[in-house]
Amino acid sequence: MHMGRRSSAATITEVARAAEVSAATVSRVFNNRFVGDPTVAERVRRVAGELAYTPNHTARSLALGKTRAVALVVPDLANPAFQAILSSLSKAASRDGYRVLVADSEESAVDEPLLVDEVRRRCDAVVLCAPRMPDADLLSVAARLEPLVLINRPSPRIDAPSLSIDYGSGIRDLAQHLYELGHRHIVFLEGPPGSLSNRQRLDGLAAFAHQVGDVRLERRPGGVSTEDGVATAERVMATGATAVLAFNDLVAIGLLDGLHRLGARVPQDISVSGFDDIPFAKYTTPPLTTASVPNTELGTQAWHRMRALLRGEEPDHNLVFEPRVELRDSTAPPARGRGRITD
Amino acid sequence: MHMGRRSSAATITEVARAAEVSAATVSRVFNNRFVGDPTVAERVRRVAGELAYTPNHTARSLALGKTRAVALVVPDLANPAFQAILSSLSKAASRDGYRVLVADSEESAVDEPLLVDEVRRRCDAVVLCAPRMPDADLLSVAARLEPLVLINRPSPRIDAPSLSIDYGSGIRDLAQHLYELGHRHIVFLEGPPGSLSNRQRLDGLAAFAHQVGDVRLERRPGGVSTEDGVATAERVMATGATAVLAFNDLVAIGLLDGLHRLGARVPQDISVSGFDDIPFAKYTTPPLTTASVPNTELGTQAWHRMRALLRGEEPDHNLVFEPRVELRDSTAPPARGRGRITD
DNA sequence: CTGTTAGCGCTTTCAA
DNA sequence: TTGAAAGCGCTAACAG
Repeated sequence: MHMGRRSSAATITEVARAAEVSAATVSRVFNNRFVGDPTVAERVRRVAGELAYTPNHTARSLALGKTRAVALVVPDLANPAFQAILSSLSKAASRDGYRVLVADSEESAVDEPLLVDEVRRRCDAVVLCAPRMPDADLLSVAARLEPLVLINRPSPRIDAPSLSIDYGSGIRDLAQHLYELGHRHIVFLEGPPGSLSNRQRLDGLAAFAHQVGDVRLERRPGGVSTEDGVATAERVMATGATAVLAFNDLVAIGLLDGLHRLGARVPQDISVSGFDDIPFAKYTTPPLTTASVPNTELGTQAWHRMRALLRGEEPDHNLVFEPRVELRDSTAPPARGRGRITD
Repeated sequence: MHMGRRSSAATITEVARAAEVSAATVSRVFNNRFVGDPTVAERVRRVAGELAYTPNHTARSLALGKTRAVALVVPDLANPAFQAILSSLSKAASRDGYRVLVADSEESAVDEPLLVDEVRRRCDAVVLCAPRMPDADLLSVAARLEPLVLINRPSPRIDAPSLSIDYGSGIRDLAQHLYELGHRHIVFLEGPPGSLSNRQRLDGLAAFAHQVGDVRLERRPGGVSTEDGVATAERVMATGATAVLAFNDLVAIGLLDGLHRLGARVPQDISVSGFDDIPFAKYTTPPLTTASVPNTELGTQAWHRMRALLRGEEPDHNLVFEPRVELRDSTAPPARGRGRITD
């Protein structure tokens, strides 16, 4: 024995004794599996109420072999994109009686496998968002961690439902939009070199450049935050480009501010686009042209897949969400382009 | 018996048998309580490794009577303020080996007590953010749910550590700032009528008005979101006030946009202030004067209190954070005030 | 030093 | 219809 203070909640045994039935009966009553004398059920309920009895979740979990909780592992809980995913996942899960445990890997790809292992043990499954996890790690993690659903980490070799965003198509559409506006010299402000979504953007852009031919596409280190964006303003102007594709809205917003301080007008002097369509994108000055990403829907769909897995059903097909261009005022035809102007 | 497929992880008993020791020994090895022959420990570890054994968290929790998890209950996970709290709480907790389980009450104050009860059962404690929970509920919840730490819900009658923001002082400081600028006719855009933080702002404003005397302070329904803010623009202009205190930054940002569309210039025609100092406040046009609120620090401090409680130690004193005025460009002296202008 | 044993609180066969 | 008993996997007295 090793109890703390005995002020804790009543146990099923105590209720059973007080109601003069067996623990099995109490258990049945509480799980709606009771079929006998309604009087008995009533008495059990009453006694349980008096004793303020509520089943011990841990004990149930051990007996049942399931915790009714899933873990969500993300690289950075403070990132609005992950917050949207968490929020929608949690809401959806709770409708099915599940809770979500969060784990922030703090962008540390190396101990991510350990972290995932650890949280998986406390839950019935994990929703993993690990854009920087090496493929080998992901493979081994996936092997022993199912049920597992992957977010933003498509991997053909893994047999786990996967939901993702096609960043490549999003940035391509944005580039296409700028091109149609008449821009022929565009700079792309890169995100973290190691990140998959940066890779996808780069690939999408390369494909685009290859396809249209007559466009000069440069890349410059950008970053991920507003501060990073502010810092790139001078560098961007130095390129002489007529338009810039920022890695995300945060960077774009910072850039807008930086450009403003330098006296550059957007979109007259230079066009700027973001990515993500965060809630503030439409309130910047000028309102930001960007590509919207359905993170909330991503969270909801992730839960649908997860629920199917948990029930032993076949999960719906994998999904790749295509970002959608949101045309606003931060992009316009170049004043005098180096390429031809469309009109 | 009622096992699923027996493909699950190895148990302590299996490791014990394979290593030819008792389960107790394996347990000791894994908990660093083993003091005997190093050879034995080594063998146990090796065998455990071969069997890919990792302790079952649920079983441990049941045996120990603790889960090493705490719940965070908030009214809306999608709100950036709660995200900041969650993110910092989770990071702090994880450094001490704890995980956090999230529960979103979806602004439904009525089933909050049930929700809190439910999650408390799965965890060792709960960090509760329930600004709208009736006092009576809070009292009964507090009685049976400790360890408990309260965020933004100061309650003198409850013996639980409490961390909060002094919204009254924040809004008073903002009003004072406007007053010193020369504003004598100010409108306050209210938040949710039932919310404590709205109440505090109202009280702070009343005290301020009473203290300075010569200021006309009106209140108007505002809301909590950017959309709400956009919608109030006309109503605000109709008051003829020279300055407006928005309930929060979101509302202020929406208002800025609404005013811009009406052709009103900020701060020349009207001054606008927000509340919270969300990351974007400094990037609006013009940059928003607001009162900053340390949500991240709140989460960190909440964990410190929680940890003390969990260890049976005396938690640090309760804390009330005073918002700090962040002077930016959305506030300026009125063009021609109805009161005297300071200069 | 190490193993035996009881127990954490609940669920679920199996038998009556 | 109900109860006895075993078991979920682990920990911790207690012996030896």
